[in-house]
Amino acid sequence: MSMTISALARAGDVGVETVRFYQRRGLLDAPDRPEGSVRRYGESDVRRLRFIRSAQAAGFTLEQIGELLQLDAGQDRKRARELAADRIAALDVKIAELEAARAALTRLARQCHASDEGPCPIIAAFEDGVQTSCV
Amino acid sequence: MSMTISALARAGDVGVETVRFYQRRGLLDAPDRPEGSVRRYGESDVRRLRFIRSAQAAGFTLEQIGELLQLDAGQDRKRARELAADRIAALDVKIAELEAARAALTRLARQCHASDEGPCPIIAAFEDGVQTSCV
DNA sequence: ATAGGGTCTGTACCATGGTACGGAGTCAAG
DNA sequence: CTTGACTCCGTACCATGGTACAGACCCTAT
Repeated sequence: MSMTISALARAGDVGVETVRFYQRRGLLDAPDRPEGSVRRYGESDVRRLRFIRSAQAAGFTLEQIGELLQLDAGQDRKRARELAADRIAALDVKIAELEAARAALTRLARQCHASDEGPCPIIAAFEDGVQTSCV
Repeated sequence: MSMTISALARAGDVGVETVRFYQRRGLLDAPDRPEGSVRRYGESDVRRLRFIRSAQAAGFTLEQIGELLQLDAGQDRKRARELAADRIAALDVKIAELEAARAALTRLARQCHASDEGPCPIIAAFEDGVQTSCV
């Protein structure tokens, strides 16, 4: 019910400096220090820290997470859905890009294995401008 | 057969400053300046610039691209295959992460749409630590 | 020959998400 | 009541991939 910053950091599986960084960014509160002592943190801080890490795992930037945190405990569902939809669209683009790159590299590596004649197809492909966009 | 830096940049669809940046990073040559004049670039520079952009599109970092460029026009095929295999593995990890995040967000957005009762499931899920790892 | 562009060089700055450090204060065990 | 660990605060630094100047030079057309 009253943890130090390092206990909080441990609970959220981040470093102490990261907690302070989030505080500076306004993502975490820095509670008042009781009369010449150190700050104490509670369960709500742990939840908030875990929120940040979860949202980060879903690819939100810290700025977007800040906005999510301002949605007042889920009162503005419309905006939350918008943010989620934006993020899903961005994820789709990114996934498609990475899959295209993966397909291109796989094909090239296979060609490269198939023969030892001539220049390496991997290098050669980049010189020609490899098709990473043919999803 | 003899372009200025801005023509080169246009040919590679990057900015002039980006070309200079690649030169500083050792990815592009900075040809000698002919007697108190400006540098001139040729087709090989365009190919190299496009190589860099292609490899970047496949997710290689500039440092890895530097290594690819040192493979001497494809003589060291083993190393090229290694680099490609590493990149494919990294892409697989990243793709799996993004797909997990996408699935989680999609599920939450659907739940959020389904009812307007109680707190927004999107926000709530992050507070509980959303499962983005259940690929 | 002079105005306007483009080029060169060095250096500084940007966003993003942290990480590190010095010096002072505080806490807890022995 | 000392010693060692932890906290606080400000500031500096890191990687990554650029972007933006300023001031000097150069090039071309008029």
